[in-house]
Amino acid sequence: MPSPCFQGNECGGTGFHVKVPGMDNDQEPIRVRFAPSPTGHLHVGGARTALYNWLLARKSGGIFILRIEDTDISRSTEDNIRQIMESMLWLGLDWDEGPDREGKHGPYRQMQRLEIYRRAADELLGSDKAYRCFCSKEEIAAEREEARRASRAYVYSGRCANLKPEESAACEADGRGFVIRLRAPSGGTTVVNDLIRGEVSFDNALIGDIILVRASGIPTYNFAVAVDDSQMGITHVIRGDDHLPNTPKQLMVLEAMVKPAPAYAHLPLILGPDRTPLSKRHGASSVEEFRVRGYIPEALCNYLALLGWSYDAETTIFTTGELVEKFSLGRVGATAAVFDNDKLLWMNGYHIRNLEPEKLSLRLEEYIATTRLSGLPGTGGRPGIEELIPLAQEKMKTLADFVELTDFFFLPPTYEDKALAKLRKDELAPEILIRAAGILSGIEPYDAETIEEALRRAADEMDIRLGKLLQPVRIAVSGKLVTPGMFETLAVLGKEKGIDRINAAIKMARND
RNA sequence: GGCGCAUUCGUCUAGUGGCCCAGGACGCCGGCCUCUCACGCCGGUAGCAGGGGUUCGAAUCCCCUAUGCGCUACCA
Repeated sequence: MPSPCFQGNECGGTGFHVKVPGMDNDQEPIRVRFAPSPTGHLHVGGARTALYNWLLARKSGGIFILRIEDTDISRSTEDNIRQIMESMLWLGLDWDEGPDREGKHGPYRQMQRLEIYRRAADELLGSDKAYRCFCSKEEIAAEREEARRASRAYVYSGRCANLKPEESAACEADGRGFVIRLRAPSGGTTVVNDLIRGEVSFDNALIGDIILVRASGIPTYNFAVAVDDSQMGITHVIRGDDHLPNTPKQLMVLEAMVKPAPAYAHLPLILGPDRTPLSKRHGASSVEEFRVRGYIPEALCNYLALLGWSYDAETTIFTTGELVEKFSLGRVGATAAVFDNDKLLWMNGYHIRNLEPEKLSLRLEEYIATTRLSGLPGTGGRPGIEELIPLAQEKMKTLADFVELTDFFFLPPTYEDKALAKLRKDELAPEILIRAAGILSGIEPYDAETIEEALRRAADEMDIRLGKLLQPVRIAVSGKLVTPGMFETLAVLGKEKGIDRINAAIKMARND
């Protein structure tokens, strides 16, 4: 359903149309891109944008492109580029074309595409759709100030729009720097046909002759994006809401270059609890931080997908495969969403519980290497990760929880103050511990089932509840108030270690 | 200031004129299960920003107001 894009005086009659590939009987594959600016790590907002692009590409058998927008040379770094790619791969968002996967539309870093922008600018200059502007920054600032005083929107005056060739040449000979501006329509409206918001129109008179190329020769964002999207054959531009007001500018550039426009979908922002755009101020906000805190990509993708998109009224849990199958732009909402750590945490626990144990074991192995348990599991007679997964999996909400839940299997227990206090307050504790140590020493085979049987019998004989008996034992062997199931814990810990710790705790229980 | 976007339980959302005195999920509260903590199960709390229209009928359509956010850069 093509719709007129410009209805202005200058171009209303030209019948420029927006092409919406993939939305009708068009057979061309969808080509989408994620275009981060490497001025920081991959943020959850950016991750969601990348995810939606990736989902659409994978769902339709299209192409997902990673393009680095590094024209802000003062803030872009190589390290950030590497980090962003690492985070994307960790999430499972792989790209078909990108800085390390050159395709016929490359290169994929804007600073390596300067020649392409130069050619595009020259063409526009040649066809008089753009012109050189020699106004100094001071002159522009004065215009802006004047507009402000008159309480008018600032629009470039167009002072250099009609410079004669000899005037232009004279200025250049004078050594005055210049920018290249688009000769933009001064009247009419530009309408953006957004897949999420519908038609949004902008008054051309309020936009003016935007700068295409800076005095430094580096293109501005709006120019580079329009050139790249066009040259890379992008069919759908899916990006943050903050770009909506930029879209008419890009449409104007495309129009001047006589290129078709892609379809646009502007995603609402992700907010912090205070309803301002999510940022570092709100705590964890980069994908990397979530990885370090023990979140798994399945959960982060699921959560991010649901932040702005829904499948139906009921379903909240999706595997990444299901997301690929079910995602659609049509069901993306238009309202900004507050990032809810509680829900993400719950979802992370859910996905951890649903991981196959072997898979969880692999994840933990990698994760533990970065913690104080590094190198310990499975060495020196200590249990391996796979032995502990049955005890810990259903209790973990993050991979980090595994460390807290199982450290006493690998290291001598450190007695928590609260646990110690509890042990000392329990008058029966010494007796229970002495008895437990005795019972345990006679158990054969030393497995969870046999231990359970014996300890249950003991509780019966002492006429106390099982919990009453187990709690001192728990504290004795772990130093904690919370552990995996006691019978399994004792079995995996081993007879000798268990009894030693219980004996040691008897003294503590007596307040010695 | 100008322009633009948005507004359903605390949070994420379902809802496209009657199926809604609004459904699901997280959180919270209560209960069950239970060796602790989780998990699981059962139940509960809580919302259509406000005001005008249109209509037999509005969360759904229109207008206004309010609030929030974005853009208004030789940042992206």
